[in-house]
Amino acid sequence: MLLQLDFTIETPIYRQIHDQIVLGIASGKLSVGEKLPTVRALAIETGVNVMTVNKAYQFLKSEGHISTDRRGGTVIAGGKSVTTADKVLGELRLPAASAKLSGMSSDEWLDICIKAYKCEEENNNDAT
Amino acid sequence: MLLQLDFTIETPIYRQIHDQIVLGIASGKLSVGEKLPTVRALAIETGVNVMTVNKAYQFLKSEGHISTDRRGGTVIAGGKSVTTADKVLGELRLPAASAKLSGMSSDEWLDICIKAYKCEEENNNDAT
Amino acid sequence: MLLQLDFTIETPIYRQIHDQIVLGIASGKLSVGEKLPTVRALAIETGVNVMTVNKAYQFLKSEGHISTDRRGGTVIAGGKSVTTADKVLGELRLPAASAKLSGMSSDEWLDICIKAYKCEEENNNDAT
Amino acid sequence: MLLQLDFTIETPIYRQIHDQIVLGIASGKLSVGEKLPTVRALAIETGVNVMTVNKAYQFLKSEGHISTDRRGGTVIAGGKSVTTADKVLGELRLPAASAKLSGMSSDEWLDICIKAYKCEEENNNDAT
DNA sequence: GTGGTCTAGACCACG
DNA sequence: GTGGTCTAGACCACC
Repeated sequence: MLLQLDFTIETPIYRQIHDQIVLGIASGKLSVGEKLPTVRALAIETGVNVMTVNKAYQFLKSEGHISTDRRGGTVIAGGKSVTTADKVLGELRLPAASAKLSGMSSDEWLDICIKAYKCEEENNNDAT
Repeated sequence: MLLQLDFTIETPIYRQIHDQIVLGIASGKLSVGEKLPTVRALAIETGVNVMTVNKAYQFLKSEGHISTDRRGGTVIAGGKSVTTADKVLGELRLPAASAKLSGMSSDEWLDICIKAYKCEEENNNDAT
Repeated sequence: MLLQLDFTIETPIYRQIHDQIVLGIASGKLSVGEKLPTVRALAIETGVNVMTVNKAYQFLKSEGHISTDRRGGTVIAGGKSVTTADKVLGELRLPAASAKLSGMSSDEWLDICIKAYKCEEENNNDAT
Repeated sequence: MLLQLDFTIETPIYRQIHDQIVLGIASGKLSVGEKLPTVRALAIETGVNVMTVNKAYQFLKSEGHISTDRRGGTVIAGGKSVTTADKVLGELRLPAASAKLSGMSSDEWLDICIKAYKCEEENNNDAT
């Protein structure tokens, strides 16, 4: 599990770390119970500040994606995170509108949607 | 077309204005050629700074969603905006992961996707 | 609303700020809609770092006690925060045990409990 | 008397051990003169570091809850521990404020308080 | 001016 | 060694 951070885009680094770990869990690249690097280790590995990594971890923790064992490590937590259908729908409305306005048909749209879901299953070889 | 702005969430106001206008176009609530309020008018109406509205308009213009008529008005442009399948896929990956991690099945996910696309067609009576 | 921070005790500063604001709201010293000082202002006023105040504010925000208006200020939010009877009971068990082991009677215990609740109503003149 | 430790919460492990023993004494599950396991034994049993258990025992000893017999064992001490009404009140203020802000009435609050005190008397069948 | 983000470096509680 | 906390100073997005 190697993180790919882009320091030039506007997405905050802690957000990028967070997102990639969430994607990693969803795709199975990170399995439940697996140990994550320590904040310091990941900070050195990625070349960012400890507090930045810490912020990402705190974020993930508050969502229930990871949990920190007081005896030392941080691991992927198994518990389902909380997201409602309504919240997801809200996140999808703008992409759907963009797709539509760019001339995408309903089928093309659904095709991408299927890919996005499946994509988190086995083949993540072509995407970050 | 009334904008509903929330000043407490993390989404920037100019982004909210932009998004709602895009959604308005996609849903047909705003039709091609329709005149938008002036920057100043919309600023007063929504209670935000003129610069904020201006930024949203600039954004929409750069995407080709609206165009400024030399004689003064700003109208909805008809041209197709530019969005690639890859870009849409990128925007969908995180929502897809969230949905999956919250225990949503493939079918439930697609159901929401269909809704998101259809939702921008006729019945916007329950949404902003 | 003046904060009294103690830099010698083990309770983190951001926690002290958080707690005193919560107590302030409960006691009515801070009313709904009232404007809080900016992070910078409070940082200067109390002599701590901006990020420390920021952390306390983030904490309060996540609990729904305050909300930040993107146009500038941070205000006391009216919405009820979420705490269950079970959670409160959990927090009370240890104090109750301590009270009991120090020889306090049931009546004395309840007397203190009543005081603790009432105390957040009008007369905060003798407590921090 | 089995300890239930949670390594993922923010409460330090030594604190959890301490608290549960205090609760055990208050509830009568641990009676005066009863022998506690040795530091080493409890460390193995719970899977934590010896130093951690030791710290909890030192803490309990300093409060007068337990005492070490010269011949080797550690037993529950009978003497009253020291806690003032003011100290208890201080510990109750934040929980009281939380309860209040979550919409709890004075009666509901007192109900929980009574439960917390009574709970440490006979029926600990449902609590740790 | 406001909050959000990041850095480099430090100290401490915990285990 | 691990994470939690704090600092001083900085840059940036937003309004």
